[in-house]
Amino acid sequence: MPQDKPARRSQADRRAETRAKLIAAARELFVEAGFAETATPDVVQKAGVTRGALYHHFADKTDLFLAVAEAEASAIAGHIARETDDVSDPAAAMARGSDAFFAAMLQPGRVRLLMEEAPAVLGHDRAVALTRANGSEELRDGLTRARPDLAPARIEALTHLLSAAFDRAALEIAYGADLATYKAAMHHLVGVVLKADTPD
Amino acid sequence: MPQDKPARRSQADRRAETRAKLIAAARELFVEAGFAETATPDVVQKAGVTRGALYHHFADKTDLFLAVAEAEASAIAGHIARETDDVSDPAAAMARGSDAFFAAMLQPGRVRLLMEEAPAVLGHDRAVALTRANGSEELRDGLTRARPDLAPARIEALTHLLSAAFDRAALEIAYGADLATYKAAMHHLVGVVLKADTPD
DNA sequence: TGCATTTACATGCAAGATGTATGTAAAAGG
DNA sequence: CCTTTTACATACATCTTGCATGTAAATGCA
Repeated sequence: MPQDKPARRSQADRRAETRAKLIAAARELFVEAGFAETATPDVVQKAGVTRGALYHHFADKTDLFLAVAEAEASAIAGHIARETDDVSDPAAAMARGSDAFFAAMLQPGRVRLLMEEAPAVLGHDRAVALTRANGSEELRDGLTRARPDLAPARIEALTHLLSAAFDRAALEIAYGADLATYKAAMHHLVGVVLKADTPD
Repeated sequence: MPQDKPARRSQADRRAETRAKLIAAARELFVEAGFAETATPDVVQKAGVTRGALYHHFADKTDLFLAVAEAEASAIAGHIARETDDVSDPAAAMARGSDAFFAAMLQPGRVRLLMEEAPAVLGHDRAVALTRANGSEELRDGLTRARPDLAPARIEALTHLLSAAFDRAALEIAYGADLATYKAAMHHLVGVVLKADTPD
């Protein structure tokens, strides 16, 4: 009968568990108080480890935030991919992707982490790299298919602009705006762009 | 013949000059290195004053950032207002307002200060309060006039979404995207929304 | 005009935060 | 079985922030 107190554990297990505890604790505090107002002693206390562990696994506090943000972005991208991969029709895929995006962004803290803190903490380049997977591909594909008359540069720009609108919608919803209202408004916006009414 | 070295100066003058020097120095450093990486000793050194002066005029470092951001937002709003106040036609006013917005946002540092740093430093509420005046009124008015068929909630939502698109366009341009391409794409986007093609 | 008060700073200090250097026990590897 | 690496724990040096205290000039008033 093996003892379960000092159970013999592999390095990989310890490593994964410690990292997970740190990331979970940091996520909570970053969401509650923001990155700047969260101190590393608070994080390690909540995680039940020491600052030594933190700086063993992460280069600095920013690197810890990066890990938190990456996990969040990955979860969102995974959710959207899962909801859209069985849909072949591009228009239907865009609608499903839109719903999946809003559903994913409803998870508390995601807007705060990815849209408010990340740009300032990680800088523009690393912040956009995180959200690049969040549905913008589907958006670009849908635009390309629906509006073959538009120049690639225009498609690219409209993709960014609509993506920004999606982000703002999620932000407003997170701050109390009505979900249905903004989902409908986004549907409206995407609809009038997709409908080829021969603008320039 | 009055001495010009220790020229007798009013408190109001000293106050205004010191505040201006602090705000100018802080703006430079906040733009270059960001809020978190800028230390107050660096700010006061560049301003040629002491930390005592800084904390006499501003409650804390965040309050100093707020002053910088308010000055920036005020300059932008003033520029847009000046460019549009002699235009009576609402459609023309929107076009002029759009150009004025992009011109104002081209000033180096404004995107960084207002769109990247401000949300994290000031928090969502105070950050949106800053940019509330940046053309969203003209946008809302234009939408209301052009699309009287739409419900007020839809108008409101579309205003936010288009405003977000404007912001993202400015962001992309600041990071090297082509100005003309994004101005045209925004014109396209606003155009298809204003054109009443009876979506929901 | 003389004096009390307020304003606009300057200086020094105390607490907290970050990142690193050093030490140690357990696992991995040969 | 022994060496090496990994995964931490602890202590420390350095900054940074905000406040408390001190001072000289400007303001206000009798």
